[in-house]
Amino acid sequence: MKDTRVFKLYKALYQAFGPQHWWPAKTPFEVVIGAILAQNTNWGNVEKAIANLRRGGMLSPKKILESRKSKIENRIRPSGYYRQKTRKLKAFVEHLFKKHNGSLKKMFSQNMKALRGELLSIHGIGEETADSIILYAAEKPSFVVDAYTKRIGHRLGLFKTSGYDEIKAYFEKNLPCSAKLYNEFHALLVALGKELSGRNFPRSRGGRGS
DNA sequence: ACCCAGGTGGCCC
DNA sequence: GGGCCACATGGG
Repeated sequence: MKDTRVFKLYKALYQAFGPQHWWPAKTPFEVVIGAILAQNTNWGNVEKAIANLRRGGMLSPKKILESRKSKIENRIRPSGYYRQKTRKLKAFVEHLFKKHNGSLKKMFSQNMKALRGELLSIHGIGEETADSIILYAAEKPSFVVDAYTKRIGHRLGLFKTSGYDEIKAYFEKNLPCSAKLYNEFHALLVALGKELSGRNFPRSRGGRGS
């Protein structure tokens, strides 16, 4: 049986906030960069980091592959965790060249489940980042679950679990399977989360469940 | 001086 | 599976 509250929530959010125009990036590879840089980081800082990379002409897999670590670190410093994230960007493009000749298009031209498994095997790509890449770069219907999604879902009593896969499955089970819809819904949940954050809607501390 | 942000990997039990 | 920690910058 479908839980009809979910689609109603989507419609209410769309009425309240309107279309969100995600993902804010010019190319699929910029989505990948942004998804890694955005990990536990304010988006404004990510924009600064991406602008720095753009100024250096470094927004391509080849340039990330060939650039020295110190150069990447200096460019992405505003996004925080800059050493970790440099390692993650390197790991991604190294994988991309090894497995797909540096072509995102090739990487994305496989079935979604295989793509997800492959992304998860790369250092620094966890579940949310993998789903963000699948949804916003590959444009395939994989629902993205982030901290806001969990908090809002718990607060509304939609589900009790904190397990990523279970929450993802909950949304996918109760919504039409559509990349466009998943795209907008995730962005709207972030919009609501930002709106609420601060007042009586604390960031949960501790583990990330399973 | 806090608290927060579009998480993940590593280690422990 | 769950719990804790390191990772780092910039804005409110």
